[in-house]
Amino acid sequence: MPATLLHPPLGQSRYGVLAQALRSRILQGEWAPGDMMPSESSLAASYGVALGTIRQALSLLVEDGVAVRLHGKGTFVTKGMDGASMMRFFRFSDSDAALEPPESHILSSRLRQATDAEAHAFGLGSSGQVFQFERLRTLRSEPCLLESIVLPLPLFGALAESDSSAWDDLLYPMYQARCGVLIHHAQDELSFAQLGAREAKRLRLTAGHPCVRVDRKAYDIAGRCVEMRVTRGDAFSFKYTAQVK
Amino acid sequence: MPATLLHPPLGQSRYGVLAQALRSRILQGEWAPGDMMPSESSLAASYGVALGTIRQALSLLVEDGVAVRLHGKGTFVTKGMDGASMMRFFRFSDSDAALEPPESHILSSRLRQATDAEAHAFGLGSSGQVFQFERLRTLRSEPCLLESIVLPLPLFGALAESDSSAWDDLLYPMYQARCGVLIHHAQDELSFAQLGAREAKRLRLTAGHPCVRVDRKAYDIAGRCVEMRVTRGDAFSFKYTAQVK
DNA sequence: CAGTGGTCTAGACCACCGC
DNA sequence: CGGTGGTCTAGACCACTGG
Repeated sequence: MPATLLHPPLGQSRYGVLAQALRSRILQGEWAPGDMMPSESSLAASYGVALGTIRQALSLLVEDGVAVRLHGKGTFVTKGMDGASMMRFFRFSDSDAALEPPESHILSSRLRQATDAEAHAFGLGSSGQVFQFERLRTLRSEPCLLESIVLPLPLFGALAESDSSAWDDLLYPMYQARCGVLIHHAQDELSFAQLGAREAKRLRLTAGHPCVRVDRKAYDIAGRCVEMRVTRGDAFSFKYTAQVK
Repeated sequence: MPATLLHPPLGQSRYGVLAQALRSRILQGEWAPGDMMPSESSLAASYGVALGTIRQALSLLVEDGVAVRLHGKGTFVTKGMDGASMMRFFRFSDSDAALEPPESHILSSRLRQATDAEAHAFGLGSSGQVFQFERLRTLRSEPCLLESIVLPLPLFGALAESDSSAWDDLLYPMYQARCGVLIHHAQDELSFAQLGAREAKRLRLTAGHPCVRVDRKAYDIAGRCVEMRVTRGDAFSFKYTAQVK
């Protein structure tokens, strides 16, 4: 049980301070992803605040996607995204909308010096190292997506030293299992380009063929960028749906 | 002042019922877009509920984007989207990110029978009529986007009968001013295609040139589809940013 | 059944806005 | 200054979950 804090709000609301305190306890691993947090009433008691106040604090965490409430069961720390849920707005192979998870094939991997952009995004010092690998995703053995993935190196050392043939098809759960990195959200930038010769060969298309290019940066709960990824695929079998509000 | 309702919740929470009641009063025009709604305390009094309950109801409206709260001033009915805000995730002419609003040129317009898909989306009976027009958008006199816009006809009669040369560059505010239609949200579907000869000429590109195609359906506050639009532009000077959570 | 989150109340006080 | 929304309290009762 933590120290019974009762900070008076200083330019901040009390529930905002409480939310930050709870967020910190989650980040420090006091409750693992999937764990149940203490009940609202016990949190209220231990922090010496009213129930409604702690509920507002928890609501902030729920909005952030850090916690989820289950009526009658409790409040739980979020489990990370599974990668499939991040593809929910995309559609490839226009005919069938059936969502079979594509297979995954690692083509190559290597360690190298981080570029300036990577060092900046990952918060690495100069001469930071990264681990990069290429992955081909297939649907019923048909190549559909080519991915180039870059990970910052102290953090993903365990992955870099492991055998890529034993990797899981779903990367994000594997990041969590092997390196304790939990993907929380991401930003995708879509653009169109033409395939280079090497890429075209992988995808069984011709050089210069139109392709979609998705530049993704993925972040953990703490808001640190922990993955950069470029995905390419045939432009003609591509659809993306966005809700604008 | 409306009848002082105090429905006991029947499978529903009280604040949910209150939110629906307030939503109805907005849809019926009791408070126009931009108007201030009654204060929370007066609403609570007139409905005979506690302040916290009416606040939860209003929070639902705020989540929906139907109302906004301004501390110290009041709660206001949302003004519609202005079209510019719906482009905030797009970028054309890759060089400069400066957001100049593109100019608008109406190329043609006509009345015609609705297709099955349009009749279904707009909720028109068979033999429903629509108003369709084409619009070219330019940036510093350079063509960049070609739009084909379809509107359901009883609703947009005032527009169909007016002189298109006097139209505003921003369509959505004009819909509201002339036809009382307020755009609340939209769904965009991005895909990739090639320009036809006629389209290419408008955009000063060659036939077969790669283009992005954005299929949009726009909805009013009540959730009715009130506009269908297809936008085309050069695929290579296009970027789209999406936040994935 | 006991424990959880969800709803609702009644009232106090604070922070912000505009006159 | 009065009116608005924002925060916080203390407590009651309901609805859902699981043993």
